[in-house]
Amino acid sequence: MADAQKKPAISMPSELAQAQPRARKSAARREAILAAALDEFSAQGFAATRMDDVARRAGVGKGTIYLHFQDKEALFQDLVRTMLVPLVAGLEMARPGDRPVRELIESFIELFVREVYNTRRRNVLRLVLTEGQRFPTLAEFYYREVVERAMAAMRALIQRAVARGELKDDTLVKFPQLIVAPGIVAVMWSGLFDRFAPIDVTALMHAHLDLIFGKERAS
Amino acid sequence: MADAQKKPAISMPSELAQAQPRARKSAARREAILAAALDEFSAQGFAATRMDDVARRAGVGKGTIYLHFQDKEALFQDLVRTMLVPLVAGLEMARPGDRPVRELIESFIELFVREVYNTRRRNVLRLVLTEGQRFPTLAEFYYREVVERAMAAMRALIQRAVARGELKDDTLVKFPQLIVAPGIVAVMWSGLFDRFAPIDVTALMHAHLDLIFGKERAS
Amino acid sequence: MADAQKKPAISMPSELAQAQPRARKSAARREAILAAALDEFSAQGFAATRMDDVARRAGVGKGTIYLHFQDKEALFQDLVRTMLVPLVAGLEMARPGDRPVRELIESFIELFVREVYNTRRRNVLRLVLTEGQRFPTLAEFYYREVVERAMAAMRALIQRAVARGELKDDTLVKFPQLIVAPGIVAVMWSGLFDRFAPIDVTALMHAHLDLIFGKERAS
Amino acid sequence: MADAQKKPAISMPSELAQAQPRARKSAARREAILAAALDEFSAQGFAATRMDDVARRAGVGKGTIYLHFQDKEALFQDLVRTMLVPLVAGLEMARPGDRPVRELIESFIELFVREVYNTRRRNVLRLVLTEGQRFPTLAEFYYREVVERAMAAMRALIQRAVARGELKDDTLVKFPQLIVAPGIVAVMWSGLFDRFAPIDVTALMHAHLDLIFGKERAS
DNA sequence: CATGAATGAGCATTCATTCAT
DNA sequence: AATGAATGAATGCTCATTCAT
Repeated sequence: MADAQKKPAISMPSELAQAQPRARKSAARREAILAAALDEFSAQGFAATRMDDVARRAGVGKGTIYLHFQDKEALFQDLVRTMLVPLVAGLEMARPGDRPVRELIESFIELFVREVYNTRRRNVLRLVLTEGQRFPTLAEFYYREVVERAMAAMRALIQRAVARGELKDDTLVKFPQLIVAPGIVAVMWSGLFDRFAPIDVTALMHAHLDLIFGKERAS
Repeated sequence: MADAQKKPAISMPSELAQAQPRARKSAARREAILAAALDEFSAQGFAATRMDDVARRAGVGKGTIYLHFQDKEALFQDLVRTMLVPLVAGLEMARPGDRPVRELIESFIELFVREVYNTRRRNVLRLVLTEGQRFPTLAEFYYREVVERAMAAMRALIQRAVARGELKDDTLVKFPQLIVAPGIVAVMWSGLFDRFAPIDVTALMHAHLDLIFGKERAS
Repeated sequence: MADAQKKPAISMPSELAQAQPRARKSAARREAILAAALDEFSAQGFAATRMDDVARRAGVGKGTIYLHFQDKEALFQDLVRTMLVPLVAGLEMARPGDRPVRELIESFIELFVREVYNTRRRNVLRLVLTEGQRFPTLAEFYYREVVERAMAAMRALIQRAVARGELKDDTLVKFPQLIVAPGIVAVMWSGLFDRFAPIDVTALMHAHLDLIFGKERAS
Repeated sequence: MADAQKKPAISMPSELAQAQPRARKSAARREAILAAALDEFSAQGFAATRMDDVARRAGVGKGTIYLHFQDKEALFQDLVRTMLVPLVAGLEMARPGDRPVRELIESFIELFVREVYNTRRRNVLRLVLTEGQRFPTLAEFYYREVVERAMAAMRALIQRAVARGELKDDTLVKFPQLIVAPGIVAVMWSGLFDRFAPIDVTALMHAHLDLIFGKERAS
């Protein structure tokens, strides 16, 4: 493991591998709590999740959670914020270059599938969708930091596609939500119906892309 | 309904103007409880809703709820089932006649907006989406009774459109979810972000229709 | 018991003596809780008292306390207020008539001993003295409703004594606290040192009276 | 003190100006903890005081307190004992000489006001009065070491006054508490009602003296 | 039938105390 | 010696559910 390289070579005063510096251990605990919290919140929802269970799953004492987070709600909101920040950053890095807009959007889809849908972030996203209404500040944060910015980016992209002749009209400029709608639906679906009929997000989103840009010839 | 004709002309058993027969009053109470429950569940979520509040809002005693529903969860599931039955029925009544598929779908959209989005049923739908994961039997019921049937109907419709030459390819046959995706997104959006940016469902869904069938010339 | 006289002669629907009307039973419970709370608070102090213990001692469920009192602090303050109101009223009823002031004060002493010192109210008084500092609103309430009024009454009495020639000077007018000081000390003493050296309040207070008015000849 | 001469001239083991020898530093810490504990206990009471706050106020780590005191209760009791020992000693040093008893008592009053009432010891005294009941061993210690001895001293004094003709009767011999009652009341009052009506202890106690010995002519 | 007072299991949070560093 | 992160027992309070009236 890369992060072990700083470990002093000799000293090992107490138990096995007790060499982790305080700060490292503390940060590791924080991560463990966040991971455990995500699992529990995802499975039970905010209100039905017991701090006891989060602690047990994280392998820490109940009180330890409160060393890292104000209270249950702060844990929830910190969790969402922590795991969504990379998302936001990635969303705007868009270096268009001169590539066709369709390709750019395909990159986005791939990014979304790889970095969100196929990771724990899918659950974070679902939590925002399912619990957001009960946490107005969270909904606002999410709207300002993610939704609004993502929509602006989508809008710019679409206008570029229109200018380049890739899209025939600018309907989508007014409803950039349509671009991500299948992604949202897939996230919700996965939580509700995957055991009855698993969904292939990538295919779903590409099919959607075909609707928007017209069916690709080759494929 | 049959029970209306039985109204006894005279009797006035208890207090002032007790003209409603027992059965009627009981049914009215049941409705009041369901309505109150919907409001509370929608606003607070299942776990955070207090039976006390439901009772108060319904104008009945706390114990009365338990005369009509087994427990809190039964109330929730009965609520969803009760308010979704018309939805399901309406979905399949589709008398295609000889009209273009696009028109049929437009009718559906109109129906959805009028009968779901602009009514309390939107909240029921959102509850299914947000709480369904915690109620496996509910999710299954909803999948069997609504999703599966709606998808089959959609699929048939799309195939008809392909056969009639209205659609160029059958991509949508594999992903009928795409047709309703904007509706789902609108329902979620309305619970989370309407105060920041209200959404025009009808326009959204018609824009989506344009993507699928191509922009309408006249309109 | 006198309070049973209203009991309807016949009906006795369920268990033994279930005839108590709801309101009566509820009031009885409230009293039981107050009594239990006084015992616990007196023995453990406010902070160390567990609501569980109060409930158990009162013979009610834990939740029942919260049907009657906002929270632990409200229980405490209501307790003090409830048991001190009669005290205040009695303090000002003083119908001086034409009796010597010394006699009036002797009546007060007797009243204090009989109605406070020898009852559970002594514990209430001690609670005010020991916990008052942590409850500013309680201290203020007690100051306004008891202390201030009692001091005014004392002052008036002393001035009357001076006017009547019973007292030679008006030193006490400036320090009416001196009149009740032995009572206060006795209350504190009883909580701390009675097991080592029980105190005879009546004798203590009469000795004090002798200091003020001069030793009584007869007695 | 003996430990001052041992100060090592050179060594400077850790950080800047670490000139204090170990023992000195440790003793200083102990004092700081006691001072902090007094402030916190006085303000919050024993049960509501958090060791965390004591540590923070003392400027030491939480664990450090436990190097000096067994536990929270030991800290409390040590605190009271530590700050009351001088009190007890001073009470008995009384070299009567040939002065009038009244003068002696006046000296006591002055001592009490100067060394107790106007110092942090007033708070210690109040703590004994308010928390003593919950700490039987403390109450007993205080009774044996302070109350009993003080009462004996008072008694002797009063008898001397009677013998000298300063007092007409020996009522006070039976109730030496009466002599200190105003002091006790003032201490309690200061914690409860000073913000509404500050009290002048010295004047109060002298007024009380006038009651006992008769008003001083000159003054 | 309808009620709402009563109950107690359940949970978030605190804080004295320990112990690895 | 000194520290403060970690712990988990303890506690105030809530709320679904019951049942006597």
